[in-house]
Amino acid sequence: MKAKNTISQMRRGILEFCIISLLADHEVYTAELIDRLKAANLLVTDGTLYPLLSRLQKSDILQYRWVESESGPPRKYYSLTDEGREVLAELDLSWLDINGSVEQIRRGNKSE
Amino acid sequence: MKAKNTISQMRRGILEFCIISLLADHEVYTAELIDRLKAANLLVTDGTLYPLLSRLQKSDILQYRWVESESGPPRKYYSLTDEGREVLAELDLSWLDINGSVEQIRRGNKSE
DNA sequence: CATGCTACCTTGTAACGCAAGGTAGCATGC
DNA sequence: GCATGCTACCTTGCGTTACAAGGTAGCATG
Repeated sequence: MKAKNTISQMRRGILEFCIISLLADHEVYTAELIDRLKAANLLVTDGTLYPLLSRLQKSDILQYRWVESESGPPRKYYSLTDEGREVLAELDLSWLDINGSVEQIRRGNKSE
Repeated sequence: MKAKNTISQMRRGILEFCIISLLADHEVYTAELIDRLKAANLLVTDGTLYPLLSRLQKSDILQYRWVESESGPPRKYYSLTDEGREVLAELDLSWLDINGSVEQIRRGNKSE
């Protein structure tokens, strides 16, 4: 399976985009986020996620608040900042743009 | 422009896919490839491309042959191997799959 | 109070993109 | 036939990132 590496590059590329999208309407904590991503066929470990979330938080795209759990240690619930919403809007556009690029390249192949 | 970094991650993710797609029907050498990618809105430098092409060639996805130029030094023209074609078929499917993931995540946001 | 589960986080490694710098073939003009 | 410049190839060093593995600590349960 030689394509494996290229495929995981593609998945990795959209990871941040998907996370930001997932946080658009709901506060979510890490384990929940992992489940949601898994449901969308994107496998991630928490060792990947923690640094990523903390990076996004330092960039003022995300914010969090501590919420006590009824069954265990407290959780950090993340949500988008206002700036995060602006970023998401840009990302949505870029995603369309990138889709366009890919389409163009694949169309090019077929017509020539 | 905080989204910049995330956007370039997305672009980077599909770079290999686009290159393999572009080589599907035509032999191409590096400078030409850069132009084609630029036309599809993907900016790349040759310092990025050379290691990448050589990696793909070592994986037997690409092959090349030397072609003398009428106006300068000889060029390496790359094309897909048979195995490369199989990989491309897999990548096409994965691309659809990834699109599905993104769609699902964005749909999820809107309906909830 | 010991065990286990859950949640947080850090460290080390390897891969990759990219800017910068380097080599060499070939054409052109003097 | 030599100097200059263009084109094409390739390498090196740096910073970023994903990921596996390992670590800490709160809280519940028997």
